[in-house]
Amino acid sequence: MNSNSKVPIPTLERLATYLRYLIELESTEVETISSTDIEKQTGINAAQFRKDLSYFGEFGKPGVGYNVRELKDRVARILKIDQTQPVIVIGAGNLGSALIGYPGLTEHKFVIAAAFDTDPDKIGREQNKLIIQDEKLLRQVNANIAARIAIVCVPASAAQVVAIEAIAGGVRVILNFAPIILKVPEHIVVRNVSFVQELAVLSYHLTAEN
Amino acid sequence: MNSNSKVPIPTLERLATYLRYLIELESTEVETISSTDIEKQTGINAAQFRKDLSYFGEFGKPGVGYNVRELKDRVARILKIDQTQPVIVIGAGNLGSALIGYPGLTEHKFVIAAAFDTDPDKIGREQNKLIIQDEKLLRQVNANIAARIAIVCVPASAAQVVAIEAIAGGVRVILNFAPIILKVPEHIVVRNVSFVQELAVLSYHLTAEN
DNA sequence: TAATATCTGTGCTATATTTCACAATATCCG
DNA sequence: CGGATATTGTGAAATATAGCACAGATATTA
Repeated sequence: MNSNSKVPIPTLERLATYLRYLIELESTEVETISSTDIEKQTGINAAQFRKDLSYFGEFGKPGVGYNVRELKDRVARILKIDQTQPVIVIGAGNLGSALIGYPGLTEHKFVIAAAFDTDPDKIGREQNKLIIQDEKLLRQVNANIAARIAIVCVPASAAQVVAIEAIAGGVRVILNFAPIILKVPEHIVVRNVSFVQELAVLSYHLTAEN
Repeated sequence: MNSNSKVPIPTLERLATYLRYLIELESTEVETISSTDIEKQTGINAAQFRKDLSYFGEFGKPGVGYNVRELKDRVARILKIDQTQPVIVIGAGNLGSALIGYPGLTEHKFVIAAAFDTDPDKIGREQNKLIIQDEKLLRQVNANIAARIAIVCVPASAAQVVAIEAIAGGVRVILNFAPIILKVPEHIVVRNVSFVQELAVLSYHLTAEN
């Protein structure tokens, strides 16, 4: 147990992996799993799994293992996705649209509560039962929705501005797909996803021989 | 200099960031930059930048800095994206389509050379001048294209099968968007991207107060 | 109940990554 | 030319992360 010390980011990332597996398991009859099972399924070292959990308390029974349902509930609670979590999407281009229609989010209790764009052609259009709204209204609309998570899918040139606007509208954490380093206040958390970066790392690993 | 020892993955990830910034800089008149400039623009520690480069040789002039053009070229070469790099996309759903239409890839010399799906409705359809092809033909089509990078955008249930098929077709590295751990031979490199994981880490950081 | 097997939680060690700090090199300017 | 300034490349220290290995807890079986 160690709940007031800082939790490593890699631990948080793995927690999401465990959760995914646990959700999957829940729909089978399996009621108990061990850290070794986790290792077999996820490839993550069993001791690593136990240590990851140890940041948040005790979860298992020695000699027995972990109750799937209980573990899943507790991990979900740690990640604050035990209740539905509203998310807004800013930028309804190809990527934004893909996210709006992505079923994986709902399974993990993330709900796209609103989507915004500046393009008059897109505004008013419906996608997955969601009407794209004018980006100008972001702050006003989020006053009702109260989403604290935003996904930024606008071009690099617009990203900084919409990020600040989102923060003004109550957003506290941002998933940024724009290829730019967002400048945000201290207490705002940003995670960047870059397809190009991922491909570049992979490309590096290509060898001349094959 | 240290070119035969293993390069840390975080270093490779940062190289992609440097490259992006350098490409941007190239279109301005700036000819020389220092590691301190890099730190200001990317937020990455200047010493970190220098050490990252040191895995691959010497790049700068003490007292002066780095020539933008030369540095860009060398970083691109390291990441093997100095020449156009063909990529195949497997799964032409929302996400696959978004990737096919993503302009950022071309700027970094990644070219989507083919896209595949199993859905008869999608096969034959054109997207961004690319005709979606039958997934069954993957191996055969890639015999000509010779792409060694694949992006997997199919549902989790299909991902393992298409990955193996892609590898049989000459693919050596995989960018996997399916929420599943792919089992692949030793020499194949896989990187996973999970939107849910990213959101979960962000969600964790939400505090009760604000 | 006793012996055996299983599995957790964690102190400690090993490995990986980041950052510091400085000698060495280059440029500028009077 | 010589002093002041800028900046690199890198050994060494600091920090962060992963994994080992084992005491202690639980279950099972005879």
